[in-house]
Amino acid sequence: MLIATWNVNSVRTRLSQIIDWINQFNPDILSLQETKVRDDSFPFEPFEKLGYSVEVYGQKSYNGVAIISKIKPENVKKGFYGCKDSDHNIETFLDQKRLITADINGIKIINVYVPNGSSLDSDKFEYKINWLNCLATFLDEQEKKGELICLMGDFNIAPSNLDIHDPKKYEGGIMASKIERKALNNVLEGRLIDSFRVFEQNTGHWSWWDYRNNAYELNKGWRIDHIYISKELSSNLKSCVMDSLTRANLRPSDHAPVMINLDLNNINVDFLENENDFFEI
DNA sequence: ATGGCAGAAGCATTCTGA
Repeated sequence: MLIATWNVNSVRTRLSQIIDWINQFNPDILSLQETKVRDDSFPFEPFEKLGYSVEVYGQKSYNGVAIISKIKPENVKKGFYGCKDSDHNIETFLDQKRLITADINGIKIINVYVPNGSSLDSDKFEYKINWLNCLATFLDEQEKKGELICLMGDFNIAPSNLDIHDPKKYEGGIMASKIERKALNNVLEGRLIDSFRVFEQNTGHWSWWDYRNNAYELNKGWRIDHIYISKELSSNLKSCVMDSLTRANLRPSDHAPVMINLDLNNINVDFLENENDFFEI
């Protein structure tokens, strides 16, 4: 099963590129971020013509997420739900459409567009950290239910200095601060693994390049788009690829798609009883 | 320190992104 995530920076502007990409890679699930469109204006037809179901959670101008899936998603939910931690008031996050979840093939698909945060001293940064803390609480709830999870999207965080083209210049700043990395680790909490780092431990692999200063041509990028999966799925993970060539398109998104191949033929349904088995390969 | 580039809204210019 091919699962992909892509911040497309406007689904309507990028529509033909997205359809081309689907025809090239034939994903089973494609999570989109920054769709930048109200649900009643979303271009459903081109995706449905290719046999996909489309679940959207958008708003005018900003943000917006969508799940495009060959298998019809079940239990679709929009926005945070089930967060019992009163410190993280869910209602404060309702006006920004940044999270959509669905059950597909026995896996809880969680598609996120994490706030950018602007700069460390801004109100938006506080919002980003609070949002991530609410996401951590949300994942706690999923874990209690024993869900197998695929958490993917634009996290707007480089998890380590290996994920920045110039760490000396950017370390400690937005997307590369200790506070953000701690908040991200709190979300992952040892229960989720970074699919890309299973296969590649070196620097020099990016999912985002600034539109400015010829960043793509100079390959000055960041790795801020991620696919995290439950540890219990690690033996099913066959590959993780960032399709950097997509960034070379005419009028591209500033992000490239990230995708994983999950082989679900031998899914271990007994993982709860045998939580150490998957380490023994 | 700032701007640079892009998209949406809407028609000049501002807001936002990362």
